[in-house]
Amino acid sequence: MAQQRGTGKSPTISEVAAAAGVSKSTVSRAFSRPQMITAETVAHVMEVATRLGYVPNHTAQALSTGRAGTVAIVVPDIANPFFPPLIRGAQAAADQAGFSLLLGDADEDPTREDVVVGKLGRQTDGIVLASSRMTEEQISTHAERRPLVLINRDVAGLPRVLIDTSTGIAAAVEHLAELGHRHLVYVSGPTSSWSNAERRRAVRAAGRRLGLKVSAVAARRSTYDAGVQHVGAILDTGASAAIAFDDLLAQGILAGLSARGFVVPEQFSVVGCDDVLAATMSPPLTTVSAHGADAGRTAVELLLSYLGGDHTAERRVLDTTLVVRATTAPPA
Amino acid sequence: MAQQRGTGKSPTISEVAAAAGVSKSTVSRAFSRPQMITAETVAHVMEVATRLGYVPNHTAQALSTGRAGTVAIVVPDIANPFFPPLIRGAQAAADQAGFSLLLGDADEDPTREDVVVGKLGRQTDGIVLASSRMTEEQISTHAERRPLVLINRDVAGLPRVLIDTSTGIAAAVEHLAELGHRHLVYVSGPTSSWSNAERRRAVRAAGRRLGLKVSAVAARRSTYDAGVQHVGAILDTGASAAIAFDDLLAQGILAGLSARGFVVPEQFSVVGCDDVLAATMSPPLTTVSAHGADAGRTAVELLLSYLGGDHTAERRVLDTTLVVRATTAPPA
DNA sequence: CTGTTAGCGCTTTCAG
DNA sequence: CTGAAAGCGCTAACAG
Repeated sequence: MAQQRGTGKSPTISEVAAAAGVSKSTVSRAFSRPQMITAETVAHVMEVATRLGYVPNHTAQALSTGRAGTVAIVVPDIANPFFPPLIRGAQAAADQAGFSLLLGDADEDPTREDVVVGKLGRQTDGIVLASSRMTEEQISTHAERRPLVLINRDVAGLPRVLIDTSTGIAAAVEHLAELGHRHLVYVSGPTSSWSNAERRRAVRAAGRRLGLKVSAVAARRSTYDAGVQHVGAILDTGASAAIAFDDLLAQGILAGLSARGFVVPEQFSVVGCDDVLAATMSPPLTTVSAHGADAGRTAVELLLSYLGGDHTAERRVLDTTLVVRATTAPPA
Repeated sequence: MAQQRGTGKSPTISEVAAAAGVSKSTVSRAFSRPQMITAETVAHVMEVATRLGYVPNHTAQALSTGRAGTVAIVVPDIANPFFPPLIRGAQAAADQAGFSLLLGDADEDPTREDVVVGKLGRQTDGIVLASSRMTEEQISTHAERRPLVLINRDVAGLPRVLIDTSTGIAAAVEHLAELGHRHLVYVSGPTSSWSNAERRRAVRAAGRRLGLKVSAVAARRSTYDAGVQHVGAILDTGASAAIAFDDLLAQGILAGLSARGFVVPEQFSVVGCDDVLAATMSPPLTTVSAHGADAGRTAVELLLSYLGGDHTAERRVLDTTLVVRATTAPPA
């Protein structure tokens, strides 16, 4: 009969204590507060512990201390290329602090998100909520139960990190104006998205300031297909350049444009946002870089400092920059 | 002073018991084994519990039962577009079974992976290891401690799900042969990758069977840049079509080709693999679809059934299919 | 500096 | 069908 796999029973703190001839507390302290006991006692305990293959039981520690040693991050959709870098940053920060990262996917559904956050909140020390689709009420309710930090959602009183795309967007509008464009169109994403509102506002503001005409087309979804489908409407506005809600949408627009025989950037300019797949397109997309990994990392750091007692509810704003590549040129 | 946020202290089972006039055991059973007690008792306990806002403490349950209610998935790099769909599938399957998903990123480093798996193994009921870069010894060692299921790694005796790209690759070679190509080049990815070996083998086998010449170029990394950098070598082979280790590489190759003035597919055909970003490229990439989400889901299901007592060490092979899009055509 | 003694909140025999 | 009691493995006062 095959050997039983995956059944590793590890020794407990009591067994180590017995084998080392000390009390459980001493073993416990040897691991968590070494400087609290004699160096040689520590050494001895450790020696015995490693010999026995002892490893502290995370769950027991958690129950006893009330600290789970785990934080969660919930995103609307892991498959959306905006999030992986962000998750990666969060994961790295958590890991570095000795925390584990629980992942939740809200499936772009506020109701599901509400459930997921509730569930994950109960088994972690805190939550990072990225691009939440929930209402402020829902978010606040959760924040009352568990430490919560937001990414790309500006709720007063809660710690949050905001990726300020408006700086980058403004730069994009200036860039286009310098090239000679007089009429732009903003292709918007999800209506309920905070980022979308910010970007739209930024395009409008910069356009007004520079005396450009700016139209709008509501793609409503951030997908490749949505981009393709809305090129008709985009072209109908009469604009010579488009700024899309994000790269995914921009990519679709590029494809739709090329399908209609338009060559970019000679006949039409396109600017994306987020810089998640911009570098790997042809022609390479001019876009606003969002530094997603930084946002993820910062959010976790904010959360951990909150757990450490700093309840400042800091509002951290991350700047963005315009990356000019090959989809922008003077109008035809 | 601002109200204290994130400090939700929830009632314990004892408080509910007291309030309901029953014992802790009864409350416990009302939640975990309702059919074990009277329907009205259950109803009453539940009524009181909800009124008090009681929710079972996950950690305490875990300590008491020895079940964490959590599984982990560790991937080489979350930002690699192959993994998000896979993680998503895993997450969905775990969630559906009432489990939470802990995420580990190995950062493409076997040593780090070893550490991460060790750490995560201790706080979960089992682990899904995707495209592991560790040695079989390392993997086996971990499998002895914790239930483990592999994705894209074929270690006898361990439950595993393999994405059989060879079927799709063979179809790609046939497709190219039918178009009239007589000389192909396989552009390989990470040397230590099981998938890479499989794909190379499949190209070779199908090529031999169809009487085609097949060369090889070792890009070694699966990145856009690696693709761009190796077009020189690819062209030098004299082949008229390339099959790349994955889509990312193919995308780079496409860009490099176009930079040298080659137009695809008229002057050169390219086939990718994985179908992770193939649909959003222009021209849309002909590629082998890997169904990553299925793999993630299946792996978690295998893991859960293992936890349920089925120690069959099943080897599940998932088929792939060729998706013909716009980067393949008859040779010039 | 180290040992003793209570728990953390829940599950689970074992009685009744 | 329900209650009492003994832990799960670890931490944290409190003594000594």
